Amino acid sequence: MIEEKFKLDNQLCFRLYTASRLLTQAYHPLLGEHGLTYPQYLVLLVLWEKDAQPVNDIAKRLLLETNTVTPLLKRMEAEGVVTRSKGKEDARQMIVKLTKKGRGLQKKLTDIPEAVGSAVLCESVTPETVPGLFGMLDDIIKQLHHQI
Amino acid sequence: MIEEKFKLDNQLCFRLYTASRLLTQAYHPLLGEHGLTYPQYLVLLVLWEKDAQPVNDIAKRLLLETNTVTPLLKRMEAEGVVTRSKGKEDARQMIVKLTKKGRGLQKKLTDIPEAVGSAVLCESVTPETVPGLFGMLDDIIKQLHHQI
DNA sequence: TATATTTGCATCGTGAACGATATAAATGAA
DNA sequence: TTCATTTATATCGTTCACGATGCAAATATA
Repeated sequence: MIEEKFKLDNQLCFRLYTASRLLTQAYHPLLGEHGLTYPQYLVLLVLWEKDAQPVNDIAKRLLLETNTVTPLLKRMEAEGVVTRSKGKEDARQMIVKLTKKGRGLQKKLTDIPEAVGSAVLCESVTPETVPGLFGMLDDIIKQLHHQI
Repeated sequence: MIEEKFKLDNQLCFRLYTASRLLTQAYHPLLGEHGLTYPQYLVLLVLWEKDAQPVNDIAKRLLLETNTVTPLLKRMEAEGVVTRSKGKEDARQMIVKLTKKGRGLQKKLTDIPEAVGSAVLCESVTPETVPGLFGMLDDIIKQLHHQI
């Protein structure tokens, strides 16, 4: 008999990994209609909150490395969703700005949050329990992020 | 002002995605010592529970596609952790078996579950609250898996 | 003011994920 | 039995993630 600690059903990470993948898959057809991937959608969320940010700020907000974000932004630039231009005061920075198309996507994607939100609702995940879940996930993220 | 539904801080998926990535990163140095990646570790967990399974059963257990698992298993075969051989009754199947090295890894990785487990412990994630978290994640996974 | 260090971004290589498609073996139906 | 369908796996192309490394601009230090 395998030890409890090695049972797949006792792993937090496998649950997070699977839930993350499946929820991302739920976004896929909705975003795909508009030529977007899920990480690209996250970049849009960041830029909709605050436009014209350097690569580094976007990466930090998403807790990703710039070597992940740079190619992603280049693809978004190729799609005409953002522009990338050298910073004026600091020539090392690449400032990422939304194009008209990028701003316009917010209206087109307006139904997505609710569609995905309702897709995950179930017995133990409700408007009442979500804040508790958010709190635990935030704690895990904070805990792990500070260890790195 | 951006709508609440588009705020990054209100997204469940971003939390799951980030928590999953960071927790996987916590495994990385521990597994890397033994030449393993996190998905490869998951395959080991599956095979330690039950050796000699076809590709399809492993993929189903991990809720992955075979086109993800096949190359992964080939890399594990190249590392001498598993063998892959045609099934006797069904020649379409590839039966994946642990090698001596693959079985031996269980002893070498014996400290990893506790090391990672203690790394995530924090105010809101404790032995008392983990079952509730597991329940919610399991519900989300079940809910989304059945929609596909 | 030189030089060293840090910072911001990019490039490269590897390993997932996954949609689309291909191939061979097994199964079902005519 | 013959042919169509299903099933199990594999291949291919694209997009992340991310460690390692490179390079140029900015900053700190001698």
